[in-house]
Amino acid sequence: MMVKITDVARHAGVSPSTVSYALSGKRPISEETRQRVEESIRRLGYRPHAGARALASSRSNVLALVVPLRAGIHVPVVMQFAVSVVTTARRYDHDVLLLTQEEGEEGLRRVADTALVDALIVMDVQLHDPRLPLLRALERPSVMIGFPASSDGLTCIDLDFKAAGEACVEHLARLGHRVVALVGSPPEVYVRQTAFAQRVVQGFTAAADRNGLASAVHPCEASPAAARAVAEQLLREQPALTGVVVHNEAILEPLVDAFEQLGLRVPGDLSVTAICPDELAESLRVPVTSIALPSAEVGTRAVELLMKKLGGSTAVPEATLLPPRMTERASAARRAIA
Amino acid sequence: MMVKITDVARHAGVSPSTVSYALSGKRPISEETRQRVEESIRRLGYRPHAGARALASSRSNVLALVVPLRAGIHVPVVMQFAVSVVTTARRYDHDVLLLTQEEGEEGLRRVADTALVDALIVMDVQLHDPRLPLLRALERPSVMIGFPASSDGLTCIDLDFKAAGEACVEHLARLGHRVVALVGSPPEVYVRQTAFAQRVVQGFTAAADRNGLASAVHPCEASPAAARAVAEQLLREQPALTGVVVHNEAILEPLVDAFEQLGLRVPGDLSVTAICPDELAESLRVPVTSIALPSAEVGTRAVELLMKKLGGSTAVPEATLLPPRMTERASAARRAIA
DNA sequence: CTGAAAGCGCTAACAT
DNA sequence: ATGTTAGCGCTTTCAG
Repeated sequence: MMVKITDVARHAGVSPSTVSYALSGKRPISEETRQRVEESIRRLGYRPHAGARALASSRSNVLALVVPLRAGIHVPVVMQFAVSVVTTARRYDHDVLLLTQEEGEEGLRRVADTALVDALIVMDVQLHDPRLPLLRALERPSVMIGFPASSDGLTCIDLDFKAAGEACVEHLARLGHRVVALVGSPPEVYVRQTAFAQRVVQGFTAAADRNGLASAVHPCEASPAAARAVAEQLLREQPALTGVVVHNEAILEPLVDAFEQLGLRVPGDLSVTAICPDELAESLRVPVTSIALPSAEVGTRAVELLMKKLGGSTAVPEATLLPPRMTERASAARRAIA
Repeated sequence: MMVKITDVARHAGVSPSTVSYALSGKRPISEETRQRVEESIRRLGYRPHAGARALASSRSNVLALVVPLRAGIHVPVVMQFAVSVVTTARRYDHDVLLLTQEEGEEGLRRVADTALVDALIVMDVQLHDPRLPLLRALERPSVMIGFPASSDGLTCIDLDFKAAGEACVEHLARLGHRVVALVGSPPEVYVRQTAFAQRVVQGFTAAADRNGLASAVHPCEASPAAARAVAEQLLREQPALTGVVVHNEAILEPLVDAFEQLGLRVPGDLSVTAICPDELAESLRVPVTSIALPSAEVGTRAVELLMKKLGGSTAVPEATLLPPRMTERASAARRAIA
């Protein structure tokens, strides 16, 4: 039933090792025998046994991907990221094992220690993530999506959220806005100390101060009702408000709707910029000027970093911050002079 | 560095096979030695090498999950399904390898033939899916989510979409509605001949006819503009319309909005029922009476079916149709008597 | 109830 | 440039 390497070797009139080397390219093979081997492989329909390979080479060619399940994370972003990881991994002849956050540290330890996977990608990293010590101790390379408080000895990658927050404000400032607000993630995200949410706040505040803008920050639950409430609160507390930065996929649309229902035109009376997936920004009734959440690129880069590490490269950067890219759309305009 | 079974055996003063059997339970072990073995395992931090295990036992304890990428599929549903598959697989001591549709038949063949996985779960099955012959020929069990034209020799599971379509109509009929319409998936879904979309149409039409209702079916693109257009078309072509069934997650909200903007109150003038994820139905401004898309249950059941097959059970049903469960919410009410 | 030992299919020294 | 062969770490007969 199953064709093995010795079958191929016999059929091609060579030794098993020659077949192995023909497949891996780890030593020179004469063009002629390589042809013969490849032909035999094709004719016999040979497929190397993954387990045997892993055992003999101590490489499974499988990466673990740990995805978050929790509230406040935008599902399409996770999915897009996962697809990008799988696609890129395949380009390097690797497969991807899917783990849920739920499995926790034990899950990571299990797949690493049983040699099921060669390396790990961990999403949704918290400032003081309990998995940090484990990842440091593990004998296998890993890449984290997001930044913990201290990334010493770890490899992290993410959008530069601080720069993204700054870019949104700078853009509004350039358009003449003097009073701005940030509508952010749900409170639990801040409580969890997810770094990226706080970074946005830092960037937002710093840029507002630097530009001499009046500013305020409002976390917001992921419900239309909450969006409405925040909109009302904003107008009450900052009557001169003309610029809003939104960092919360779930309520971007309801928030804009709420503003309009309150009699404010976007962008006529209020300019809006957001940090969100491009597809979301594009799809709204008023397309939103936004900094893209580059999930696909982060996924690709994460895999590439891992491959570099698996290749024994020592020159892998600890921190990779992807620069924000802004796309101007209809939602932000020059402030009307009263 | 790595602790192996012989280390454990030595430490516990038994043979390697005893350790193996203590772990697998495949032969009786005296309580006393089992204790000793377990203690040694714990002390040494032993983890069996996955590859070695797979090689010796010809079981990798890994399942493949193939997820779709194409247009017209609702991402959160896919994600929820995947999470449910992973969670359930873990309960059976299995892991999940993530594959994308993109990899195609070659991807399936690869992971199956290399013995990377023991079994496969395939989502988004088309009526005449090109993967069907392959899945039949594969030496490994598989479960398909969705129904092809002929499921002979394959194991399929899905919501009973025909019954779901019927249930929506029956519900509207019971509420006194006499003229109904189905707003369905984007045209490309029908062109692709995804069975579930057509089943809904069948159920919808059959139930409408059976109840003597006037009915019409309208595919609809996944954009707010398309929703608006369909709403207008509906009112033009079926002025007496009072009941609408929606089978299209993406446009449920815009469609209801469009109706209201056209002056129709939901459910005052128009009753709406939908086939969609519960979370979506709950989250709308007017919560929608709906048949749930039971992604989590489908995922769980799919894994259970595979486990049964892997266990050598021959009594695995070819077709599993999950009965629709309707939750009444605010969007459907008794027809107002003019 | 437990041990000994023969593989599982492949890779990577070590030879030539 | 190619062949020989000793493992990789575990499971599972076969023996007792």
